[in-house]
Amino acid sequence: MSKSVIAPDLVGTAACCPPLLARPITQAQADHVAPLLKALADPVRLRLLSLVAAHAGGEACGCDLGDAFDLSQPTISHHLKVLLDAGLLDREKRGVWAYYRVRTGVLASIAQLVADAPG
Amino acid sequence: MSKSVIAPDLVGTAACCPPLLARPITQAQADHVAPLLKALADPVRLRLLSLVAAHAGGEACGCDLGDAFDLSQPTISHHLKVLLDAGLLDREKRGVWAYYRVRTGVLASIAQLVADAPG
DNA sequence: CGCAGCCATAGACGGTCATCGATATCTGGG
DNA sequence: CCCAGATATCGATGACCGTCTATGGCTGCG
Repeated sequence: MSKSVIAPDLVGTAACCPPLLARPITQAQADHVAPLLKALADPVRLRLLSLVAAHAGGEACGCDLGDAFDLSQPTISHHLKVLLDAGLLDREKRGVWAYYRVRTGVLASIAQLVADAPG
Repeated sequence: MSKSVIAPDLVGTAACCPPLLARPITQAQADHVAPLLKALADPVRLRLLSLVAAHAGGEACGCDLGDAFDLSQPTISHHLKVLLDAGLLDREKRGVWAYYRVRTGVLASIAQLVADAPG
């Protein structure tokens, strides 16, 4: 069964340092970061992430998220799971509802990788 | 097919401003940025980009790039074309050789979108 | 001109992905 | 205990992606 397990810890350390444009990244680094970017590389998931992040308190209920799209509930749930498995999102279930929160640290790592030398 | 035309100008302006985590991005913005991330979301293309950027003078000859991978020459050419069509790379043909250069501005736009408010 | 080397394109093939409808699971309320 | 609503999972399907081999178009050299 799934649990695609991308090892967010490894990403956290591997993606933070080499700015991609400064010197050639290793194959291992590329292999670790690519799945994260792949999880991001979808309009629905980008909007989901943005919706969650911009929501009051930094967290959003799944019941709210579906309304913004013309997609079925299983499809939304699927995209949320992709973001979850990639380590870009956190889920907390309270009662009947599921609340999502963005892992801003991972996002920041990706940005740092893609960005040119920030200095 | 061919010429997938992602309108790099539009991306340049659309991706620069909203930090994704600050407020919900529009569907149009997501639709414009997702193909860029998709072009990035491949280990081979990440390494290609990094190799080109880190090369002397900021440009690299295609003949050098293939040596770093266990892939056929057409496959490398294909990945370079994907990066080219996405507007992440520039190509200049001098004599027999093709020289590639990273469009750092587009990369910076992506980073700015993904990044949290830097302040 | 003819050969050799660099690069791009075309077509094919297997794998992965996005989406759906149907269904299962869980929770709270009457 | 049973129902209703929220969410997750399953299985199928059509589209897309990464890779290959084969081939074609260039350029420079003898």
